[in-house]
Parts: sequence; structure tokens; C-alpha cells
Amino acid sequence: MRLSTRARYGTRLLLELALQRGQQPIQLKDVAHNQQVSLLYLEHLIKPLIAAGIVKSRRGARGGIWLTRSPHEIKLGEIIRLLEGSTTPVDCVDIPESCPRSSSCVTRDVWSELKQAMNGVLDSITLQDLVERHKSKTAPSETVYQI
Amino acid sequence: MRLSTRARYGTRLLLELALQRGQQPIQLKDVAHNQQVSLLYLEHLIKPLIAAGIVKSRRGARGGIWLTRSPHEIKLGEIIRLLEGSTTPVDCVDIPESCPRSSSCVTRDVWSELKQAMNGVLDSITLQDLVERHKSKTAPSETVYQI
DNA sequence: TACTTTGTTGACCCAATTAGTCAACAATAT
DNA sequence: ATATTGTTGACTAATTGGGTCAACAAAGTA
Repeated sequence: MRLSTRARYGTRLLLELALQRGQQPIQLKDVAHNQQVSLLYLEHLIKPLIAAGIVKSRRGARGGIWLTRSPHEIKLGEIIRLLEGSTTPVDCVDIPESCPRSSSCVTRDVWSELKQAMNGVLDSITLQDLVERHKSKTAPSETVYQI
Repeated sequence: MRLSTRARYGTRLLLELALQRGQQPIQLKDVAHNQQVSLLYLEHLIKPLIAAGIVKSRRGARGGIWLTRSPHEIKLGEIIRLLEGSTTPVDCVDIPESCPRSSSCVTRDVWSELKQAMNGVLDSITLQDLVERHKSKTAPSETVYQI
């Protein structure tokens, strides 16, 4: 049940875009550097995100990429499903015809519940949530700070 | 985030043992036939289950395998973790040292919540639950039955 | 005892997927 | 023009998943 690096790197890529959200497009090169991921690899990850319209890009000097929507309108589930294909633990949950047992299979029901639980978690968290969590991790409230 | 066939076949194997629970050991050959899975493959799946003590076996004529515990004492989570290694979506959740970002990484926190949600579902279901679900699927109550 | 049955083990293999690189190309700003 | 930056498709390397084979070990049965 491992998550692919596509999904993990992709999430960090988008988090980076959310954190640096501003006027300027952000360069893939910088994201690659900040997140310590190969630029060549990121170039491929970005494709489905652009295709889905979550990210836009501009080529050429001072080009780059940016989020098209506000971070609190982007659910993690959406990202993961996009990069991972689906969150289903087993094909038969999405495509009943892929297995003749589907209608009578009790384990299939369990995998379906598993998928729902996963989506439940992932759809309850937005990019904005990640941004806030990140801020509170890296810059703890001053009242907490001690000598 | 796909479940391996190990976990799926293994679950079905144990369900089969729970359904046929009785005096006689059950032969792997029969399970393979009923579940339409290669016997040669099942032989390997059974190994960790025996090692963990969930299943016992006897060789030779009229040998076979059987559950050592009552089905309502066997959680699905236990089975999956055994066959899949762990339910963690990412190594760093189980082994923080595997990534230098661990302590400050907000995506790691999310993957950790994901793991917990999955374990929550899987640990709330026992083999006995599966047995009952199976029975109610294959032999629906007579009051429901209609002409 | 000899033979049959059944589980056990380790080595091996094949295919698919994942992760990642390279190089040529297309667009855009200066 | 030319620097810069994203885009694309082909390619490769490594890993994993799924599965087979063959030799072996134990336990019953004639």
C-alpha cells in the first residue's frame, strides 16, 4: 500500500507553489532545488497537473508555473487521485467487471470501505491546511517560545 | 496505493479457513481450487501466517492447515500488516530516520493520518465479521425472499 | 517397510511498473 | 538575436510483483 513518489513529490511541489503564491511565476528549477528533487523528474510530474488545470505555466525567460486556484480550494484527495490514478486498493472496487466475484465478494466490500476511509482523510485536507501546518511548524507562536 | 495479491489472496485464504472451520485440517489444494489461486503461490503466502502463529499445519496424508484462534479474535489489520509488511503509505512514517525532513515535514504528517485511518478500518473488522457478511450474502434471510 | 500424500523451502524467472535521464524542441522576455 | 524556461518523447535501470519448479521432509496407510 505504498504511495508512489509521483504522488509524494507532486504534493510537495504544490505545497511549494502554495507557500510561494504571489505575482511571479515560480520556476520549476527552484522547486526542484528547494524540495531536493530532480528537475528532470518534476518536469514529468507537472504534466498531469497542468492537464487537469490545477497549475498553469508560461515558458521562456521569467516563465514558470503557478496555481490557478486558491489553496483552500484544492483538496489533497484531488491531487493524489490525479497523480496516482485512483486511491482504490484493488481494481475491482472501481471496475466491478474486472472480477467475476465482484457481486458476491465480501473482501471487495472491505477494500471499498478502505478506499472510502482514505478518501475521507485526503478530501478533508486542503493545500491551505498544509500551508498553515507548515507555518506553525517552522515559525511557532511567540507565546510558546522559551529561554 | 494498490494492495498486493499477497494480501488479497491471503485474506481470502483465511476467510476460507474460517468458513470451513471444523475438526479436519483443510488442504491447501482445496483452498487453491475454491479460491481459484495457484497452489504453488498459496504455499508461499501461508509461510508468514504460520510463522506468526495464526495458522498451524500438519504434513502428510490427511494433513492440512487450520486457524489457531477463533475468527472473531483475528483482525483484518493483523493479516494485512503481516502479508504486506506494514500499512504505511511511506517508509518515513514507520522509520523517521529514513528521511532527514521527517521532523519538519507536513506531508509526512498527512501520510501518517492516512495510515491511521486505514488501520482504523482494518482493525475494526474481524474474520468473523467476514464470515457473517459472507453468510448473509450467499444465504439471504427467508423473510426477504420473494416469488 | 514401502509408498503415497501433503506441506516446506529455496532458487529461479518473467513481466510490469517505477524512478529517473537525455536530448531535441517550442515559446517568451529582453 | 539570444538567453531562458517549460514541453515532449524516447530511453534506461532498478525494483517489485506474481508466479513456477524441483527437491525435500514429515506423516499417514497398506
